[in-house]
Amino acid sequence: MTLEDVAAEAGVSRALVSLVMRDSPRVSHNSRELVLEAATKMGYRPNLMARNLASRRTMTIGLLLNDLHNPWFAEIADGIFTVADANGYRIILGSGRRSAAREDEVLESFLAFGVDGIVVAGCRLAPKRIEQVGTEVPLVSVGRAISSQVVGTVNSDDRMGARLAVEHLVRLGHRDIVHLDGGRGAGASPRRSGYLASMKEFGLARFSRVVPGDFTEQAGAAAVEQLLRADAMPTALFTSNDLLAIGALDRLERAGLMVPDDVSIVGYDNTSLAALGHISLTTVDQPREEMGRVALSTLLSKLDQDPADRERPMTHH
Amino acid sequence: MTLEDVAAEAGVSRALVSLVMRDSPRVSHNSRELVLEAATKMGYRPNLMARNLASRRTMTIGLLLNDLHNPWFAEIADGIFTVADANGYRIILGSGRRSAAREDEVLESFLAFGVDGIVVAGCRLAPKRIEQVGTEVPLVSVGRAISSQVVGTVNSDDRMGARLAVEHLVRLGHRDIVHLDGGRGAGASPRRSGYLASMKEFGLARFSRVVPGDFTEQAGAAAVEQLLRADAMPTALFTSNDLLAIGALDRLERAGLMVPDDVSIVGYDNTSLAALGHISLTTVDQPREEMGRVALSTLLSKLDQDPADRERPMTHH
DNA sequence: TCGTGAATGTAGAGCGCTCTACTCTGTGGA
DNA sequence: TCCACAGAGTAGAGCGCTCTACATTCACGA
Repeated sequence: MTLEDVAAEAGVSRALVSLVMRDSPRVSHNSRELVLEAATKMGYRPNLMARNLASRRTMTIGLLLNDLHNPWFAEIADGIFTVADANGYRIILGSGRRSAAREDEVLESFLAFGVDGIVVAGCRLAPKRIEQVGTEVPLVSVGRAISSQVVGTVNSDDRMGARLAVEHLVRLGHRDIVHLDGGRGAGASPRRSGYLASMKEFGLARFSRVVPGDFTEQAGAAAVEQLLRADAMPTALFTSNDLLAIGALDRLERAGLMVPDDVSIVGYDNTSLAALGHISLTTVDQPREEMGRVALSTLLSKLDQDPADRERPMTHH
Repeated sequence: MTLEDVAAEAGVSRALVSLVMRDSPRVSHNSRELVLEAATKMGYRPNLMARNLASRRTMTIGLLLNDLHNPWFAEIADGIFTVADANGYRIILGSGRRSAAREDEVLESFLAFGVDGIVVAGCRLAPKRIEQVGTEVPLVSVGRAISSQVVGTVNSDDRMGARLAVEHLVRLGHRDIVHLDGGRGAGASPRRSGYLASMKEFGLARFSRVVPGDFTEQAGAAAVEQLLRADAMPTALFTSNDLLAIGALDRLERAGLMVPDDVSIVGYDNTSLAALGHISLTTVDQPREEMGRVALSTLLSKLDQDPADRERPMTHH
């Protein structure tokens, strides 16, 4: 079932069928009907591989998510899907499964596939590597700032977010505020430094404590476990993301501590998790869907304005 | 940067470079080094579009998740990634975003892309549509049973299922329960071990017997044949899948034995075959990750055993 | 009557790879 | 000495589509 078959069936040339399939305006109404009818009748479906090979573009954007388990990414993806749909782009998703090495593999296969552009969300790869990929194909990073003139970044101000969290807790009267760190997770580092800076700013530097972790519930639970064991439970916890907060919350309640009566928690991201019943989690909001939308819009405009990259070699005879 | 360039650089033919890139054994050590060196030096990366077009297979599995927000899917995906990695398959993810229409679009683009197989997880599409897609390319459904002989379904824990099967038979008063093994079939191994474990658990270890076989009616018949000849017919049979059960059933009745009066049979899979009566089946909820693994394993074995689908048209001159 | 140009089609050369069917060595057994 | 054969490599025809350059038709004004 190829173009050729449809052409034969409709009694026209291959080229004409091709034009119809891409609904070019250069086709008469008559021919269009004729071809379309033949195609439908034969159940023809264009072969993307062939199409992409011949046209040297895929109308496909590679989206690299660091962790499928974290709803943060789902929400970013939502925004991206919206924009992609509106612009006729396809999205191919890849999961790095919290590992930089796997992220690298995914990027490599995006490149081999020939995507027109790449969005990396919460990517853990070394900035150098990201930038390098960015020189091969337009790339935008969401949720993690990459300072580079070739890679675009869409991010919320994590330092500021952390500051807001600390300020909120201080307003509630807390002084002993511990930070559960996000390790190598995207945004973890500025959130930590934001925490430290604002603790100092509020004259609470001596209370500053950072418990290592990463962006998982397990880490949140483990951190609380550690605090319990050390009998060093603070009055408030500021976690680097919502998963950590959930994990901490769960562990605290198992230990018989009430949240927020005994311990207050402020998470980060405001993912849908925070909204789940029972859980009263205060969290720093991040407009994820919008971030996704902006990210892809940025990327698409890069595609247009960078005709250098899109340049096709001329055919010489 | 194409094969051709590398070939020129290395001073060999295009074909040789191609062989090296797919590490064929038909290349001498020398040439391999030579080509590899040239490729690395030039930063060559094979073009997947071209490769796939020419070879008519993509080594890519389309994975359709109904909803990225639901962690259930993340867990399924984990299992699938694991198996894909182990078998050199690439995964392309699609999100249906809780809409059947979008699921359809995603499937359509999987087909257009030419994936070698498809796994749908918690798919909302009409079974008919899923089955139809299943006729075009091997397809497995996880988390939703599709009764069809063309679409595979994964939605139970095999060991647990086996346990329930044994328990069921024990409750009926059986002690002499024989297992007809499924050989290398997907899920056969855990079903066997689940059988053995629960026999022991019920204090029936001394009755444990496993008759080798595979997922075919013939094997089921052969197994019964063997039991008859040895005059060692048990009171109950637990078969590793439904085909085995059908084969066994058929052979038993030919021998004048009544099912379930003389011999009870419990099959596995809950295929449409099960609707034929006589056979009581067990289906249990399964841990997601394992379901994902099983789903992809099933799909991959379908790919192997269905060489009909993989058949390539011969070239005529 | 001709030239002009818009509207519509078509031919044919690729895109970058894979695959079949050779060719060309050098071995080793009869 | 000759032939069969395994090992290594190559030529060349595609895979199914797109794209440039060119052909044809027809209406219309000069």
